[in-house]
Amino acid sequence: MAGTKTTFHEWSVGQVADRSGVTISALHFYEREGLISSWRNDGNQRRYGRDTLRRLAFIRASQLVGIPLATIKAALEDLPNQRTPREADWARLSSLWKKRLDLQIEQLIRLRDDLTTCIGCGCLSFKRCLLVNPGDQLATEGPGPRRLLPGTPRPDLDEAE
Amino acid sequence: MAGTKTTFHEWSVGQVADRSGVTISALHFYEREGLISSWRNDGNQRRYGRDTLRRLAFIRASQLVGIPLATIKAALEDLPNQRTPREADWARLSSLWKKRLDLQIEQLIRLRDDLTTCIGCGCLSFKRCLLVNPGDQLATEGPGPRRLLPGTPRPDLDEAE
DNA sequence: CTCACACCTCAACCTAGGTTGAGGTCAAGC
DNA sequence: GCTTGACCTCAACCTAGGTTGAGGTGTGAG
Repeated sequence: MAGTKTTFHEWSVGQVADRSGVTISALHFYEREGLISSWRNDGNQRRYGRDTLRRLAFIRASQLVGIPLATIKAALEDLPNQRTPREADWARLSSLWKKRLDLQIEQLIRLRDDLTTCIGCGCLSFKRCLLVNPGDQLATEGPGPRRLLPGTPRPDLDEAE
Repeated sequence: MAGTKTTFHEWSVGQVADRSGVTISALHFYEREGLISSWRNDGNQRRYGRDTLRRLAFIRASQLVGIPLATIKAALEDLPNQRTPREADWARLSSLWKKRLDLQIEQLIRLRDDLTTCIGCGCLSFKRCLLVNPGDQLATEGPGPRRLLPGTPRPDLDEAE
């Protein structure tokens, strides 16, 4: 097979895909978007270095936390450019996400409590309902896509239909 | 002004928009998607009934919980069709969402704890990291769009796991 | 030599949840 | 009778995060 020759810590796109669980098309996409990088071999095929797997792990973990790729990219750009990132570098990045998670959890809990109250009264009224007017914030946000939560709410965590 | 005449609990699209904070374009969109309904006056303008505000409140609240519109629509279709929905009907619907919220919160908390562990070890490795392989689940999901979470992982406020 | 497979590029497409704009109607007020 | 403002329809566009497919290259095995 082409390109299956394994040099010392240098991986083809297929190998990275297998090891990371990230599809090849997503790897191409991430590269286009500047989240990962590669060099080419003589046959113009991508070759990835050791830290690519780390980056991908970080990207996946960040997505789980709900961070958009653009933000993840910005965070990755803070990594040391010349030397290979150390554990401490990754740990520093991850701790950022923890703060976000704490915030998200806090918001969801507040939402749940509000929901409980609202179920109690059965109101769901725009004037009174805590759920619909969470955190004092009314529907006066100007034009543009309406974000229901400060943190980009998108459908999900969803299974049954 | 045209259409500003207020009949007994019958609202124009602009009035509903003002009262609900939902844009007119979104109201049109929801109607196209079958989440709300209206009738027309002599001038072909939409008129909305009393329960529309409730429906909108429910839609908004559901979106906060992270439910996709299609699911919200399905839930709304369970409402009594002939009589006007009562508080109890709304409360029943809302309680469904509470279960989802509980689940989401639980997952986020697990994620946060995993993250804490991972920051501790600084690993972020595909083989070891709890974050990247949440809940024993490895990257062996076959073809198709790769979902990082079993439940449609999309950026933001959700995505638990 | 030929096959099969891994890889390449580029463009088009997808879902969600809407927004934006063009072009037209209707009714009230001056 | 003209203007103004609210409303109508329909089609095109938007962001995110990719996927899919067409058409072509590279290469190792048999």
